Amino acid sequence: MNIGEIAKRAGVSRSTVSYALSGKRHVSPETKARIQQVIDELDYRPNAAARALKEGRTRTIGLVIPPPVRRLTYMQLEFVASVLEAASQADLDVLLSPSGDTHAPAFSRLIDGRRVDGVILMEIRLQDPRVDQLRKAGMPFVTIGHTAHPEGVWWVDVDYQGLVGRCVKHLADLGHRDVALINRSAEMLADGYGPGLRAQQGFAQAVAQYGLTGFEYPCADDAPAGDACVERILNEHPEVTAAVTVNESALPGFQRALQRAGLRVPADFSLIGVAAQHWAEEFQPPLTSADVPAVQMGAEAVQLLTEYIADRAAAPKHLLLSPPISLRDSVSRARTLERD
Amino acid sequence: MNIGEIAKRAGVSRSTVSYALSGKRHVSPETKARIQQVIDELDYRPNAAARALKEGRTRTIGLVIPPPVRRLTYMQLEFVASVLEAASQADLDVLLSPSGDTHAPAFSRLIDGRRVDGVILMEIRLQDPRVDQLRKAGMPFVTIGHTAHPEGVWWVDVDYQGLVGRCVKHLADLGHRDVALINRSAEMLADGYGPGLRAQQGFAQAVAQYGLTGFEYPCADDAPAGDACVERILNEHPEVTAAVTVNESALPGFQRALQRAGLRVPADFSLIGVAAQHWAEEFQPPLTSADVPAVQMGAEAVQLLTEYIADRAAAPKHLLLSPPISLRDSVSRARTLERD
DNA sequence: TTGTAGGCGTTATCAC
DNA sequence: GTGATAACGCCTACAA
Repeated sequence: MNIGEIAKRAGVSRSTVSYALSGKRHVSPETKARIQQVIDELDYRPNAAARALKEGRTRTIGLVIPPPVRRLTYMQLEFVASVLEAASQADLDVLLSPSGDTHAPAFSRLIDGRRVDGVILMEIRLQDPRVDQLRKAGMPFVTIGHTAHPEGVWWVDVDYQGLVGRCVKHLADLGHRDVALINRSAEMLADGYGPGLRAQQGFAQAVAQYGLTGFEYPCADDAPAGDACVERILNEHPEVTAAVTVNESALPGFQRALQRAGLRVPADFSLIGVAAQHWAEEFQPPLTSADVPAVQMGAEAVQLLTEYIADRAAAPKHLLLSPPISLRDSVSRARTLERD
Repeated sequence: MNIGEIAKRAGVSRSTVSYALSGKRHVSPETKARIQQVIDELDYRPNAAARALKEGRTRTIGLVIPPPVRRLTYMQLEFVASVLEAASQADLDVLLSPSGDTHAPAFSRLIDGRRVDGVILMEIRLQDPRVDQLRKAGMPFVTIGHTAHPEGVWWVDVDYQGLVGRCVKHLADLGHRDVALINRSAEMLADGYGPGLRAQQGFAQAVAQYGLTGFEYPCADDAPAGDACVERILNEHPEVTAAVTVNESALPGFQRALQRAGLRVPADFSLIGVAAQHWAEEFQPPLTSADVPAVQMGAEAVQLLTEYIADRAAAPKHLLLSPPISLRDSVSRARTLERD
């Protein structure tokens, strides 16, 4: 089924059908109605490939996700969902592309084959070769997270550094002196994963500023790792009375380790962090946390990308989100057992 | 950058470049090398839209997922990941399309606009209008799950009916007389969600066959619902000593409710089910369950779809998977308190 | 072994 | 208000 067939059946030329559809030229109501009728009858829709070839754009965006074998975190999943939603609203399709070495061909297909009009890049590293590749190819893109030198690129990120700092301050205000940071995995940090490194910085700065003693622990993104990590903290530094976490996937593990150690939250141990609202509320007791606005981020990323595609000469924009810390029930004054 | 430019710079005709790339005609090694050099230099890759237009296929498949607002279960996520992986292996791109009423335009774009060569449809209903739409459009598709009348369609599914039956048998063998089925949500059942309805049937049949008393409870896909559901079961039917579940997302809730009621698993209450391996192993104690082979299903679905696309006249194939029940630690003999 | 040319289905320019 | 036609970039049948 193509536009020629519609034209024939409606007794008009192909261009008239095209214009009736696009509205870029006036078409008499009668003709338009006749055409529409044929179209409805045959479920006609312009062939996407032909249109893309002619217009030089695909009406599709690429979403590059972390290698899905290492499972997506809840936050990332929410983000993907919101990108899908926002794209759908804007009549854009989404080509999902896994990242990682084994998928490099897929990435190149996407970019060099011009399968998409623009790309949203998740889980960016401080130094990221994909950013260079996209730049070189002249493909519009928005990164989630930002590189070490994000000048000239469009991005959306969460201010992990500032948020972790505020978490530490909150603990300091409540009398905690020895606190831990439960970060993402050592591998990710070594690999230059921005949020982890910025959490690290924010923690170190705040600990120094408020005169606390801080211990940083990396932790893989799953419950067993969280369990082991908390156990280690309790063993190695029993003086620690509170922890800041940016590792939502490990939360269920924290719960188990604390319970096993006979520590109640928040009476014996305070926990605060940055997490998806879902996980924060799922924790028992509900976790005091800065809720990562993943849904908003997805929508913003699509919005920015759309602007960028529409005007490639536009000045780069970015968004550093700093959601408020929701006070729930996982933080209290420091236990005073060891003090005085 | 297009094929003509490459041809010019390599001093050959466009067709020679095309043939050098496709290998469908012999090209002298020297010419080939010269062409390859220019291609590497310019990062040339054939324009996907032009190629799709000419060849009549897009080298892209569509993956239609449940509305992502109602979040994906772990199993579904695993499935999406494995489809992505398998497609990537086969040099296919994946267009992710959300399902649901508000996204109907996106679905039609996909199908009628011929943006994809074939579609994988997740979370099929017993009566599913999308199946009819795909059929009508002559678009190859594979469903995950099968409709009430799946004759002539390609599908992959898990034998929920049989598996739930085997779970009940296992409980019966261990002396349980009063058992519950914790199913998916009432809404999904009312909506004709196959796995839920087939679990229902399998449960009813097996309960009758082994002379047990069975109680079926619907339960939404999240922890709080699981908590509430188990509490209800314990209240309404204290005689129940074991439950079969097909609702993995609610498992953490079961844990909480049982713990609160002072019931130990499996000493006081046995639990068995069908779930993603991840959730089964995450449960405490590890859940005896048929582990849904989501990864295998994704790969098989892509494989089937590829065959179907390659030969549209091929006889429909399907796959009804029945993974073994892994004995873990959540089932024991019925407690005998109330008996004798 | 290589070159020429037509057409895939659209959109948009030009002509009426 | 509408029709004819060129072009988007590629693949491939045909010609040399």
